[in-house]
Amino acid sequence: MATRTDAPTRREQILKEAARLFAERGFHGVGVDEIGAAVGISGPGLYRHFAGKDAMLAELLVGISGQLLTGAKRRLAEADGVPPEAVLDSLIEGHIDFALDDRPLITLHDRELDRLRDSDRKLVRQLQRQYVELWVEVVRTVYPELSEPTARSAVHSVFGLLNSTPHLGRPGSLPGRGVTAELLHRMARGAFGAAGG
Amino acid sequence: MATRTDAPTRREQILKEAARLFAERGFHGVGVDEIGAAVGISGPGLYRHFAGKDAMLAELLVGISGQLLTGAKRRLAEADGVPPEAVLDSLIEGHIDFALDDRPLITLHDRELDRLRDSDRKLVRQLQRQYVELWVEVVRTVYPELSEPTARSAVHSVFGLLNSTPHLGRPGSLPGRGVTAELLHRMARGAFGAAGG
DNA sequence: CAGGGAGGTTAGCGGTCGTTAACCTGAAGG
DNA sequence: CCTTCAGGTTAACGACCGCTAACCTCCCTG
Repeated sequence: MATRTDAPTRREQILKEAARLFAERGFHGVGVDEIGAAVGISGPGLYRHFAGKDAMLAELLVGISGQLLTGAKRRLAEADGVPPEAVLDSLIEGHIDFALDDRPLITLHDRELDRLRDSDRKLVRQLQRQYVELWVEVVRTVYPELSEPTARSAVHSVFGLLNSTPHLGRPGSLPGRGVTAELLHRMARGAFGAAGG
Repeated sequence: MATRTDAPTRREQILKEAARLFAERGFHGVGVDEIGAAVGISGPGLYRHFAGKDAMLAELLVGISGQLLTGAKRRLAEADGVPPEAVLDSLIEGHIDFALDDRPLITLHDRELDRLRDSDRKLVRQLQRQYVELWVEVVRTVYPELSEPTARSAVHSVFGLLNSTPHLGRPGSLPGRGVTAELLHRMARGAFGAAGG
């Protein structure tokens, strides 16, 4: 994946600000005028870029779920011959990167799903389910003593743990990104390990 | 604490249904007419019991934070001469009970805080902060190798783990309340243990 | 240098929502 | 038997919000 150096498009600006505002005040708590103001245009101006407010949320949520799943699949594909522990570590690392770098999206991800149109919601749920199942498989190869339902519960719980980043204080006040990432990583592994017996 | 056997008051009915609806669709996503309908009266009828929609949310959030803190303080007070590990287990158990029995409230608790009036929000945050600090102290007696900021981050993360109950499937589909509670408990302990080194 | 599309603007419509006003009713109390 | 009041009702108001309509203004291109 090439690193982006060019300026973000207007669409991307809007999505980013919309994500931040939705995360802060909830989907229904933010007006289109505010989203517009956040990128320097007026409310109705947004309709040159999106079909409506719903479409912004849909694109955000589908994007998040897709990115998470794609990233996980890539990590799995690159893990040929690597011990399963390392694969799990890679999954954890990827999720932590996402949770630390895109906190508003992580917040939206499990908060505003029900505001989507039926078709979009089904799509997002499907992507999320695939992501979870992928984790479950890897977790069960590392911790074979876990039953499948138990492993699934454990995965959801670890997601809760990793997604707690928005509660860890403002980005500046953290003890350093690397330190936090390592802490979360260790805790996730510890939680999985303890899930067994 | 005596077990309630008498019928819930109308106020309590309203709060319970409002909590469920707020958790499902967000504070702004629920109309007063819906809340009224959920208890068999019409929207404006609610104003015989509450000053407004905001007041319902405030009472819910203050109630949650207060209950959590009070319960934790009680558990700490009862723990005279008990080994610190057992105190931590008691805290974890209390939080899990809450997370399993009052899922809508757990959901609201970290989701709709920003919709409160300034004074209410400050109160809730203060209660939450006390609750966290109480955990941090206990955690640090059990795991002295943890620095204070690290312990606080770990506590927040474990809250994320324990509060994942709403994602674990509908109440019926769980592998049994006791089993789930034990799993969460083990994972929480495992996460704390791994937070050290 | 015409012209056309991309990307803005403001005005305003239609619907929804929280809240209030005004009224009703059944049960308790003197 | 009359009064009172708790706890409802419906109607309606005012504010807000998502979205459309109509218009404007660059900038690119043939």
